[in-house]
Amino acid sequence: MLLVNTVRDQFDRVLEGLQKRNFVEAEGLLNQVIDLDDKRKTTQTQRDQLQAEANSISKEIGQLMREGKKEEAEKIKNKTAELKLEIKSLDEANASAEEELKALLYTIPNVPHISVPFGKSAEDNETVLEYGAIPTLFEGNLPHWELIKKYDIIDFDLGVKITGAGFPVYKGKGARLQRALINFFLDEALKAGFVEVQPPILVNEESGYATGQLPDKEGQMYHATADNLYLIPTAEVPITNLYRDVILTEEELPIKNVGYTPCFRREAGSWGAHVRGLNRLHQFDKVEIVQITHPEHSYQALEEMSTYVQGLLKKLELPYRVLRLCGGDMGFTSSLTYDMEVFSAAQGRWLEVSSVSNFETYQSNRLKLRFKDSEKKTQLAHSLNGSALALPRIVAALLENNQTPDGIMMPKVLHPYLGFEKI
RNA sequence: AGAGGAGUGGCAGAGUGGUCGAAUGCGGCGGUCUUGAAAACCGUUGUACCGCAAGGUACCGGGGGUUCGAAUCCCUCCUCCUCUGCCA
Repeated sequence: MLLVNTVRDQFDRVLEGLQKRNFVEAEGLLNQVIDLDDKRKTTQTQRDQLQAEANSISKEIGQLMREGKKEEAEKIKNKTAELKLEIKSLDEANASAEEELKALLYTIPNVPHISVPFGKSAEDNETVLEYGAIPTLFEGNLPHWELIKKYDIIDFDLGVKITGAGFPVYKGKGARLQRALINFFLDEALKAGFVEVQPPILVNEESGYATGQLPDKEGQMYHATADNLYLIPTAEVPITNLYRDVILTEEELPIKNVGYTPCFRREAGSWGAHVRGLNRLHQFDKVEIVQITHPEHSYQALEEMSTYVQGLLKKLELPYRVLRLCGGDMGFTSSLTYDMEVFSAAQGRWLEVSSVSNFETYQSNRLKLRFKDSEKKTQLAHSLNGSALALPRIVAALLENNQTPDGIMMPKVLHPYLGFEKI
């Protein structure tokens, strides 16, 4: 969430930024934030003063008791009764102002970076670059949902039998392709200096709030109600939460982590005819990279992560494009997001396979993720993350783009991981 | 899962109702001494909120309560340790 001080000190910049998201009620809400914070400050100051008074009376009583002046002590005891009542009501006022303020801040998205274009939807995203030739397929080419049946490598019906729609079963070469991609992605990340972690895939409420999935996106996560735990929609949640309530030293920055996890998304209400096959699933595999950086270096880190992800796509020989998301299409918590899309030739569509974002202090404020700077002051660090990569759409594009009448050719870089060259 | 024990500052570890934001030791930082280092000695060393500041307030696992006053007493939750049980 935004810092109240940022809202105060940079009101115009914040307002202007939020307007890129077509966040029309921004001005009113920002003013409300300041009002509530003022209210909070006033009640707290009053409360603290009364408390100071009560504390000093208590000390006095202690002093008198030690001197054996019981009667005098009894006399001034009454004085505190009134104070206590006032303090209690101020405490309540303070707590409710704080709660209201927090609830309000939860509804305000992150301020877009200066380079983020205005826009309402995906159509207004800016294409930063396109790489690779769009393949021309032979007559009689098939979309991936047909290919997986033809070669018997992924079975959706079996998944329906044991779980439900959107939970595919990978078989034979299909399963090996999954394992190959995961290992390839992890190995590449290690080479690029990321430290591998293997986090839990169930997280508690606190973690969900800290990275911004709760309270707003509650319906998107599977909830294990018996234990009040959530299945992660992305490894971003557990990996970033590793650093919740942590004060790092400047030397420890940047922190670079990579982790493979399955991801679970309910995708409530977003099902439709255009999401056949692997295009959208309830469970899928993803390798995620996370960085915690010094505020001055986060945009450089973002570029590095974007370049890194593009490197993966080049090695997989997939044509791709990079989009700078417009204000209206960008995620709630992000300041700047690049989406990487690969071209899936049989469908004739671009498929999003990665999203690389800088959250600046939006997450670290909730996380209380800080570092001690060179002047020994604690300040919020910046957090970033990106998919590197999400598997299903990569698989879709690999299958569709590389199909031949004699089978599906796998990119060279995967051969040692796969143990075969063609499906 | 059952029985018992325990959670205090970066770490170790005192503290069982007031003078305790908290002894002491270690570590860290600054200094004295030294050609340099070590040792020794002196000083300093948590986080957050309000305030221009002086200062004030809160925090001894989390939450609630008793009391004029809680690290200390009570309730509750969480975590860890030991034993028993179960288990990949």
